[in-house]
Amino acid sequence: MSQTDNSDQLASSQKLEYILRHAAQTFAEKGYEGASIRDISRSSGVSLSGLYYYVKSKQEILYLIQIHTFRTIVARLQDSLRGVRDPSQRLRIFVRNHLEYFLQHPMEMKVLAHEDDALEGVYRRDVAEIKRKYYGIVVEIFEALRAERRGPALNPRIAVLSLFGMMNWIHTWHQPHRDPQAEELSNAMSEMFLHGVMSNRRPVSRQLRSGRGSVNAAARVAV
Amino acid sequence: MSQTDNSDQLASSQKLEYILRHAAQTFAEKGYEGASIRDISRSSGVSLSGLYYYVKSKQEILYLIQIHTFRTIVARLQDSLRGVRDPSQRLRIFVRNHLEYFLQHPMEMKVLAHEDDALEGVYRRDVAEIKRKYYGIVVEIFEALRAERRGPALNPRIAVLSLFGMMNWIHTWHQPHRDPQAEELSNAMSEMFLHGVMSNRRPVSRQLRSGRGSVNAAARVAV
DNA sequence: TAATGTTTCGAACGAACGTTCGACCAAATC
DNA sequence: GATTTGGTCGAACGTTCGTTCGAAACATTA
Repeated sequence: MSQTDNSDQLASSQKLEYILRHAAQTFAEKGYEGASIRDISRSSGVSLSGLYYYVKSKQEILYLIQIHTFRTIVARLQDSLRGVRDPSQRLRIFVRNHLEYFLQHPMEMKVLAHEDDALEGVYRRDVAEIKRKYYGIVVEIFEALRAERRGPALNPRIAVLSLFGMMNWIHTWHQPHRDPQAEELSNAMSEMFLHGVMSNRRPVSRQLRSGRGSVNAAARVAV
Repeated sequence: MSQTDNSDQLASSQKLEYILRHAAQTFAEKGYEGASIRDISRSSGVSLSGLYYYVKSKQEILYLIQIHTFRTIVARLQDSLRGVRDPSQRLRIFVRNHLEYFLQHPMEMKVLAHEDDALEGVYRRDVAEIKRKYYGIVVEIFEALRAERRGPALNPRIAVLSLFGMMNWIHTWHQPHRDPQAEELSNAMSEMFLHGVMSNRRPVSRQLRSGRGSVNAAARVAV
């Protein structure tokens, strides 16, 4: 019974997608454990038992949402990256692709970012695999960037995961009517990652003793 | 019955803390909705009904964990910041303080980062208040930094929330035996935020047409 | 020792959970 | 017209959930 509800007269495969859309919204609102199959039934207008014609279990619903979202993102990224060689531009394309999809499918992305541990067994392995692949693409981009620019020997794992952190954290604060959209946001985050917030020439000032005496001089992070 | 279990012979207020520690661990492992009071009872060794002598409801357990953690972090931060005037050093202290507590209390921090929406009513308002206070401190630091260094007019909300994203995302990937500890991590993230990953003088290359033609020239983000 | 207050817990409450089953119905095939 | 097929759903299954309650056990004071 959600909004205009024309779940009938849909081809079978489209009805599964229709169910997954409402499921993603429900999971995004209440979390995977907090949302019940009955919630999904209510929001999609499909009866409780009717859902099990399309889906084997609650876990499978989450799995289908996650795997479909990741596959789409990776495919789009590879498509956008094709033919582009300049590393910093490749990085910008990655950020842009991620955030564009993020803001276009906020429910699915929230489910991706938030329900990392919920899957088990084969479902879990399957999602982990494509996630690792996605991560690998970004690490490659970063390595090329560093090789070209002779940047600091920053641990690539930390750099890349920090960048993912910036981006994925968005689901906790972004308000569409208040905050910038994908273009502005991805420009800002690319700049922040490539240049830093403060890219003045003079080095950031030396560290002094902190109040609790626990913050030491800034040091380059070793690999 | 977890590990060495001396929950008896504890003063009443200490036993509450003892329960909250085990509850935080349980919430961190299974999520707030996924964890049951029975799980907390099992892991703490306190009987199911016995828990309700110390606590009014499941929500209150989550509330007590969150409010205590935030209060401690803010108090430590204000303490560390006292007497330090240089904005970039203040920022480093903030990052260091956040990550130090993060890695020392990973369960509590995971609960903080992950269970943002679970609370309701007064509990929710109370936590939101101190969270806003913490956020405000960081925005002030950033504004001072920008004023001093004449950095780009980067939206402070985006800059600060991105920094929080970098840091809070850690709970999804950090492995204590594999990844750097708080000092190295906070240095890396402070550098990344202040300098950017690539702080070479020559500007990051101009943007060309992207594969899908949707990535435009980098632009400064307006306030 | 009696009386009072603090702390503990087994047993049970009603509600909600994920899942299953068999009956039903409409459209397609014979 | 009879039969099969694809799709739907009400009702119920056994289990687990958060919470309550009254009785014990223990410690403290009178």
